[in-house]
Amino acid sequence: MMTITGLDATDIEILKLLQKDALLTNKEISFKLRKSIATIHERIRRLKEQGYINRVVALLDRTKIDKSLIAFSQVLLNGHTANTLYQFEQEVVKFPEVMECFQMTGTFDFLLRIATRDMDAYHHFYRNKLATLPNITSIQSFFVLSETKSDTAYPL
Amino acid sequence: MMTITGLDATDIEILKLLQKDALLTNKEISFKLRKSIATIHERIRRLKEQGYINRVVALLDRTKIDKSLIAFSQVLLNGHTANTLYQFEQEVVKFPEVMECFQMTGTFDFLLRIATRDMDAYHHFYRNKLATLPNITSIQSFFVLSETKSDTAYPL
DNA sequence: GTTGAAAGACCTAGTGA
DNA sequence: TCACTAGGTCTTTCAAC
Repeated sequence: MMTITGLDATDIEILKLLQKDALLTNKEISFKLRKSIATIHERIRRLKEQGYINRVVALLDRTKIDKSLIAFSQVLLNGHTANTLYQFEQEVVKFPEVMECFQMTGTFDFLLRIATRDMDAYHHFYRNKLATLPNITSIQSFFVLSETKSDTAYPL
Repeated sequence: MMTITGLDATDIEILKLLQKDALLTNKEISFKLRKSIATIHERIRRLKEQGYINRVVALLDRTKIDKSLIAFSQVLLNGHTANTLYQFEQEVVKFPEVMECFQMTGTFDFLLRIATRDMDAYHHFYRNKLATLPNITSIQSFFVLSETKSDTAYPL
């Protein structure tokens, strides 16, 4: 097994479990890993304190909350000064439709993950919000047809 | 405010809060929304039962668990029969490095989100796992330089 | 749908081994 | 690391509005 600096096998197992289901009680985890509740409690406290666990969130069913369309949009800017990049980032993260924004290597500068109700709503976002930002050379959009796998858990 | 079938303003506010921080107690939520604890408890029970809340997970700091490199890889297959698509999906989701797999519209078939330790590990995954799957015409990989925004919360 | 109250489960910190 | 303890907090249920 790949080891991670500062973590032993018990820590790894705890992280694996909590990545899948953070509602597990210390009692349940202690039973699964055959350790005492006090041990599990202390481990989790340390994992949070040291920043291994960032936060705990609820994941929603996007089809039930009217966000049925996910787009990945590749954005190319017409300049790569620190200021141009910074300004784009500052503005694009303000849009609630933008769930993720990554600066990327390769043939475009930013990759955005955008959630909207439908194609009409995406079109509106595109024309009235995204495309109005300065210094954009091109935006290329790809749409999710189906989710085959959708994990927030990292392989451990 | 955009309304969602079956949810009132209180439900929406609860979902907003839990998407950001699922460790909020019913007590804290009831205080924020000026409702009784029992009401909040009943609403959350219903939201889970009806599938609005899929699950609750811990999000880890990927730099601390040795998954510093995130790649987005665009895969194009050399055939689009139902069987070819299905076989690719069946195999690719088995790789633990693949966190997300989407079938897409446009100039490629699948978009993969891949987490590895570093470029060496990605290379190994690419050569020994991904590229060995049948019916692949091309794989184009893009790497994350920096995360400007990284949300799991949908806009509500 | 909402409420307050009551009982039970769990968390958390402490001790000593 | 563990077992045990005890106090405090939260969850969960329920009768009543």
